[in-house]
Amino acid sequence: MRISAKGEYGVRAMVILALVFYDGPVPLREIAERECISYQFLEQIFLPLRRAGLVTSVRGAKGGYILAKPPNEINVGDIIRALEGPIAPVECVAEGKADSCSRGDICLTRGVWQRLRDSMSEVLDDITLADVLCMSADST
Amino acid sequence: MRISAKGEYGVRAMVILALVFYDGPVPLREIAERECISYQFLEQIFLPLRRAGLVTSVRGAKGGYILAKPPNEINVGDIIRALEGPIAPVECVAEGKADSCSRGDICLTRGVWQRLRDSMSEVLDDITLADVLCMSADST
DNA sequence: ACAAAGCCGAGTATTTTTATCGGGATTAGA
DNA sequence: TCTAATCCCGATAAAAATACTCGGCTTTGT
Repeated sequence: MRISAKGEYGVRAMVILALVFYDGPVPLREIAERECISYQFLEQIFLPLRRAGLVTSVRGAKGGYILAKPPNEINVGDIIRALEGPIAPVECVAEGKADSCSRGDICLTRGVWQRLRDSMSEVLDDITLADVLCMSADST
Repeated sequence: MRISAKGEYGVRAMVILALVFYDGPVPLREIAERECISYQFLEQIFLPLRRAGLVTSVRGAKGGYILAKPPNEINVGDIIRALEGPIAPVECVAEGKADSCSRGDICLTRGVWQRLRDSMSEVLDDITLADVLCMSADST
């Protein structure tokens, strides 16, 4: 029941980008160093983030990445979905998937996974990057 | 963000045991056949379930497994924990673990994972095997 | 021109998952 | 008492997913 390192690193990196949102693009090397994440792995993580429209890249010297939208318009669910695909505890209840389970209506456990999925989505979609910054400010 | 086949099979098998709770022990072969799960894999799944006190085994001919408690006293969270360990989207917020994250208080994302974990636990702990039977009875 | 940065397909190493195997221990019933 | 059914369990194997690494290309500020 874990998210992958990809997802975890992605969220951490995005939080950093939220933190410095008004300072212009930040190069990945900087984030990698700050968060102790392999630079090359982080590169791989930012490809899907960009393709999902969550970050904008600036190429060339003085380039880097910047959030494509303000921190309060990007939620953690967006990030997780971009990196790990649809949220689903089991495949047959994946978000956006037609009810195509071969076990169909005889499946007794489907409801459980649907409730779990909905609950997970709800939490993750409710927390924006701005919220994350606030949350940690609160607890300090 | 998936549970493993082990967890999924385990829940399915336990639902079957709930269904036939008053018929005495059921051999694993029967469950395996009915749910299209490898018998030997199912054996592996039932070891931890027994050790967690969720099922009772009856050895020898005419033996099998039976729920150790009535269906309304076993919830899905118990089963998942027995099979997959503590519920936690990332390791550092695992249930029952001291706050030992090396990143400690500088970790901005911890709160997110805690909220997700709590939400997942709450849902899973709230659904008993009896509920699962009812849920599917409802939707028929 | 050159260095700093992103872009990206391919490859590899490690870990986890999903089983499978083979034999032993227990017990109901013939 | 014999046998077949059944659980018990450590070891191993195969497959899949994960977590990176590599190498080279493209873009751009100075």
